[in-house]
Amino acid sequence: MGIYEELQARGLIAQVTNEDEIREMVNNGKARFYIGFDCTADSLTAGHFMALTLMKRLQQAGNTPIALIGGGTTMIGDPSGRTDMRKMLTREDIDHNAECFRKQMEKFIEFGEGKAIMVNNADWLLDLNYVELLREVGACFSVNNMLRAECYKQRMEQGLTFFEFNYMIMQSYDFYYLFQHYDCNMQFGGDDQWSNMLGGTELIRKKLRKDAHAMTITLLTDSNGKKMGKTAGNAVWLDPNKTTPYDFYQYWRNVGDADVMKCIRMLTFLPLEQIDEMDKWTGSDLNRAKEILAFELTQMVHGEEAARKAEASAKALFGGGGEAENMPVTALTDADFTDGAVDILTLLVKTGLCTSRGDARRNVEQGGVTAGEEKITDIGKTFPKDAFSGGLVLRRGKKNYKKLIVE
RNA sequence: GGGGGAAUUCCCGAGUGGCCAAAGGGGGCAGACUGUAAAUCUGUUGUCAGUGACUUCGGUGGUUCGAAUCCACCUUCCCCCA
Repeated sequence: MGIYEELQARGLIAQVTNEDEIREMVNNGKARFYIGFDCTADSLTAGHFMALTLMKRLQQAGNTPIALIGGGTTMIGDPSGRTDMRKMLTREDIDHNAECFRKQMEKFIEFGEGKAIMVNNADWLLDLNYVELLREVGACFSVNNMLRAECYKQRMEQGLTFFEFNYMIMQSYDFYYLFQHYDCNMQFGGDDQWSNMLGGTELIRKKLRKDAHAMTITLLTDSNGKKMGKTAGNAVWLDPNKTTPYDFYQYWRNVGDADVMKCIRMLTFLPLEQIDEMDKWTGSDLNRAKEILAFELTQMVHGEEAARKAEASAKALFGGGGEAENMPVTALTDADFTDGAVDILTLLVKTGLCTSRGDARRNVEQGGVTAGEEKITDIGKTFPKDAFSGGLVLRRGKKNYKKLIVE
């Protein structure tokens, strides 16, 4: 079984420009492919992670990955599939984000001589001359076709600026550039990038009369068709300071039954035979699969030790027993005590378990707060200082907790 | 360039002078049920406070005892015509 077949079996391939040729190249290590990452934030997300694993899989199969950091394209911002314009980022922010991306990627992909290549499109996009560009590549694009692209559909209703409209041209130019300067013959990306990617292959065909290929990765969606890798509108970050390893673990531990095996297939490196075996699991046995998924991914992103800690914490909290020593801790100081005691609302806010005193009050009133083994129902409840001597575990709901200690 | 319309709380979207912290839906949070799942049901969802106070309806001023609601100007967006 070649790598192409494996990707297929994992459900990773969404669309390809020419299946036979791509299969042939990829299976024989002849692909030099790029994936672009626009640096819109200071950390990669779970969504990017899937692209990184794809890079790794193909690299292991002997192909050469080119990670393109979008220092230039981020200056514009991809309007694909969006209902509004992205916030314009400053050059400084973009450079900072690009640097963060670089560091995170290096942890996961091997770069260097004979290995993966990293480039930044700021290096060639930012110095383009407008009129020259228009003459060189602008003439190759049909506005009629561009407007028909699926990715702009929503924007046809909300309004699309000319500024963003150019994004497709920038991305196409990237491929054209990499094709010429890095012998890059293929582009991969999320399925929402399909139009932009075709723009590149078209440009290469028109300008150079050569074939280049594109392949998109299935977007990771849950059984309701929603994009995964987000919680309440927030991304699941790879940066441990933005999404703790525990939260990262919990995100995957909590995926729906219908989605576990799909995630395992698409995101982990477990052998297919093992996954096929797990496919037979049903009902509550799937919890085991969720643990495996969460552990595998946390291990890949944060390392084995962090994964073990996250797992242990989760077991301590949910399974009963186990050690709670890895819990996130909030330290109290004398300033937090008045007359030798603190009240429950203050604690909830102080630990960040609740966003405001009103929020804390509601949670207590609704029976969602537990301190130690005791369920708190009185919003006026106070704790003397010695209540924290051994560390007191404060919980809001089932899944949020903090250990409190006194310094 | 001309004409018309819109801007509301996390999102969508009601609300055209006091009864509006603002209907309804979505989402979020908590509870029940469970398997740390899904579905379902219940409660809750501006801030601070024990029947109250404060801040909020694109921005700035104004009218009024009183404005999300009226007026002026500004900003942004959409639509039609060119």
